[in-house]
Amino acid sequence: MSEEKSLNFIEEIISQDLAAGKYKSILTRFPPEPNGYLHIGHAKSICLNFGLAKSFGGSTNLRFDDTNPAKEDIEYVDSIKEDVKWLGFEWVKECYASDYFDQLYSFAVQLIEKGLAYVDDSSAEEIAQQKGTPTVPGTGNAFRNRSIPENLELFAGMKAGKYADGEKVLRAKIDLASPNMHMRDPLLYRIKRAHHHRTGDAWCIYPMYDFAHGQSDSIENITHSVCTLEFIPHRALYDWGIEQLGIYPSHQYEFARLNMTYTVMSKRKLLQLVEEGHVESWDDPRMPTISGMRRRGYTPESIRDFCDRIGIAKRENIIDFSLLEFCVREHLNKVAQRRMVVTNPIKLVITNFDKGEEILHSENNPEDPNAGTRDVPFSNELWIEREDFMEEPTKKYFRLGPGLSVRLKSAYIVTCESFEKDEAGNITKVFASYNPDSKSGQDTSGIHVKGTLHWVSAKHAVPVTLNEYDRLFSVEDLSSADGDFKDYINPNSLKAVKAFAEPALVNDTLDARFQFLRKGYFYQDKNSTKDNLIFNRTVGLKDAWAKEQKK
RNA sequence: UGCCUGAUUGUGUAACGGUAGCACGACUGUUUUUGGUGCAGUUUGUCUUGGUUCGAAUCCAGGUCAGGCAACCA
Repeated sequence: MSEEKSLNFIEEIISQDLAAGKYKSILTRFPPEPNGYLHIGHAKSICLNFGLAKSFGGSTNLRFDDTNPAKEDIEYVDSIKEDVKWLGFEWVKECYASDYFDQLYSFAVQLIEKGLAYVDDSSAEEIAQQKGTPTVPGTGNAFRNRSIPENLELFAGMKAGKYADGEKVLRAKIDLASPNMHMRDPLLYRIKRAHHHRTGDAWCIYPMYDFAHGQSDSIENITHSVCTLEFIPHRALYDWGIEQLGIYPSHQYEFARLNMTYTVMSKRKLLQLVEEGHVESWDDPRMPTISGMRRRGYTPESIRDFCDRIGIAKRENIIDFSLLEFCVREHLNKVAQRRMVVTNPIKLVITNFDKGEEILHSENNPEDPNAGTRDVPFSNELWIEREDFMEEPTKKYFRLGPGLSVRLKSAYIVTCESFEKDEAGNITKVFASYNPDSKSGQDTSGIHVKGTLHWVSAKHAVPVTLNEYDRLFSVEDLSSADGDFKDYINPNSLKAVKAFAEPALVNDTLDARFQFLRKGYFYQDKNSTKDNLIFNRTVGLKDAWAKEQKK
């Protein structure tokens, strides 16, 4: 009965640390830079960091790594907070690296005083050149030998605004021959006159990532600082800073970032898609952003489940998009309200139905007996899907065709008698008779049919727009595709189609999750109004028939 | 040509020297008033060469392949 869930390597480390009494409780952090919207890759990190704290009885800080004012904005801060909350997580403290600017500055002064940092007047190009290459050691320059008092004065001057942007930088004095490029006297501070979204114009020097992140972790007493693989080479520097400053020893651990088929996962590329108009916005439902997925109809539960299933490890990975789809379907199947919507309509006339109209009842969710039923009006003129009628049915076709019978969902069994065509040969109308004894729930007809169709009463039908999405890119693995990633954008990723919906849909709440029978899961778009109903297709249903047909 | 990671079925992920398991996908069958769901089942794998060991996916050595490492970005 006891289902031992195996721990991932980080959980392993934490449980060992805890068992060894290294910590009383753990503190993690989620540290985004507010320079873009969060995406599904961040969700993995969020679920990891918050999940770690949750399962080991610790807590998590939300920290904005806002050390580069040129790229950051309050808009991003707000969206990030909203997304983390929506995913269902709570942070104990909301922190900003910029809150530590004073502290960071004094850390830098300490390093100068210890002879471990110096002001360099070289240009960016010169510094790059002097750094050498991975196989060739770097060479120093004269500035490296500046005296402590001179460095102190120069650094104070940098802070005071005495120098132009780029004129000087503060560098750590470590080892120009280190096999780790990050240890070859990395930059600690640069001069940058940019308006900061929090500190305004108070500063003209800003710390680099490597002189802010580890220090911020330490200031907050983060026990386990979890980041992605590309920061492995930074770890030596992370530890160096903590050791030289003699501050709280946070530790960094790295896991492999998420990659997914048919999409991109870098803020830079996502920004490009937005700015160049390939998508409508950051929250375009085709985007892998949290806000896009939310607008598309993904649930927080399904995203958390997804993050749980993909696991945490150190090897590069590319997750099938179908796993994400599986996760939403699984959740939505349990909670979505069923409704009938016809997208490509053809008129079905019930020739022997002369009651005008009849109110029928249909279950809201067969998976959930408590979901109740709703009223669905039936009449002698219905809309059905064009593809649910075939003039010359093939052998395994279980739908309507001359002489064939089907069940109309929650209504009656009908038998096709005839049909009409226009001059171009298109079917315009299908005629059928219904069996009054076959009413749903009280069927005494004894007839058994193989197919069940969804339908909408023509005179009660409500026009709606359905946004049907397809994958954003046409190749599976963008990282191994040649050339510009934008060359692979799928031009048909959005198809807006008109449809007829049953009237119940008008009164449903904006946040309701729907399954349009036999079509897929849908969620009302933020621009939808009572007079102009718009639904986004979160994901289609599995379609065994479509698969069968391909054979 | 340096340093750092990593390599288990189509894709992820377990197995902590002792039966290679799980999920998704794919494929069967079955149930079904959604060709959905459910249920039952099938399917393919330890990068390579040596070594240690009664026994190796796991430990050791060499190789191969993949990714990362040089930004006044994070």
